[in-house]
Amino acid sequence: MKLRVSDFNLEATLESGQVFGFNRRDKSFSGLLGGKKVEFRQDSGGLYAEGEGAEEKAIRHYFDLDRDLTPVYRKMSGDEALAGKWEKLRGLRLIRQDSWEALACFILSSNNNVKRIQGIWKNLSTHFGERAGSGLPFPAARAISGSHEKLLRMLGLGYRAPFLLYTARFVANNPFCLEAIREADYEEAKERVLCFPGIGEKVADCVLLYGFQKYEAFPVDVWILRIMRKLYFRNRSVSEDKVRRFAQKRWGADAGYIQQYLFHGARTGLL
DNA sequence: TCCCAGGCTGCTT
DNA sequence: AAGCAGCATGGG
Repeated sequence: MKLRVSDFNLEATLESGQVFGFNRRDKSFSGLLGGKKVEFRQDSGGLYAEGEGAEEKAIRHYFDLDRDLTPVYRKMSGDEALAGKWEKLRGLRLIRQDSWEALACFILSSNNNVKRIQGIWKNLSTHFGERAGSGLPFPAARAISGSHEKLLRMLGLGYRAPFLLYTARFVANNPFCLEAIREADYEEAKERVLCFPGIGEKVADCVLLYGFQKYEAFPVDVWILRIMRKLYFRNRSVSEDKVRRFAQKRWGADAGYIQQYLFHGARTGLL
């Protein structure tokens, strides 16, 4: 199946640390969409999708393909620090992840690296994922809630094990709490997300951005802190709070998108 | 061996 | 409010 897409960069999108369940083989990426297997590949002719999950409407939604990125590009091109540098990442888009998966995965992400998070994702899926259709998806909160700390530690979670366990049990017992976050504005949603254990400012912003599409969210991790200091603060030491407020004031509702370009640009050495 | 990774928690000033 | 050690684990 082939999709006509403009301003979409599959590789940058799937390799910019948003999502942890895709596996790359050469030029193609295999993973799950709505619990169904799908394999993506992109060349100059377009985006190709194969598998049970290859459904155009779901793909367009997941990759946010119907968003006009012109306003984001205009802001970056009008920004002295970014003009002439961001273009190589054109087409990088924010994925609309399942909110529970984003909540769980970014609890696991703290003081961790992408490779290891991907490994933990796989371990959790093989142990708790309830096979539905073709794939073995990220396990539901209910599936993890029946586990115990020791097993989660064996799967590589380390000290994050009790955080995920508590959160899984809470979500399983309060099925509407995620909807409440979705319906709330950024400020209130953040307060709610910050109540979960193992979640601070940075992880909360990741969850809100990737799992709840709160585009004002601007997660400040070590990479963002470094690149923001370099580009906007003359390499002086700045607090994460100050960086976040600076970005949100400067870019408003596009802060989240621009953060993704900054993060991937910093990690790949483009910025 | 030490350092780092999409940081957070709890304790101390 | 701000600073800081400790935390599990694996890769460079």
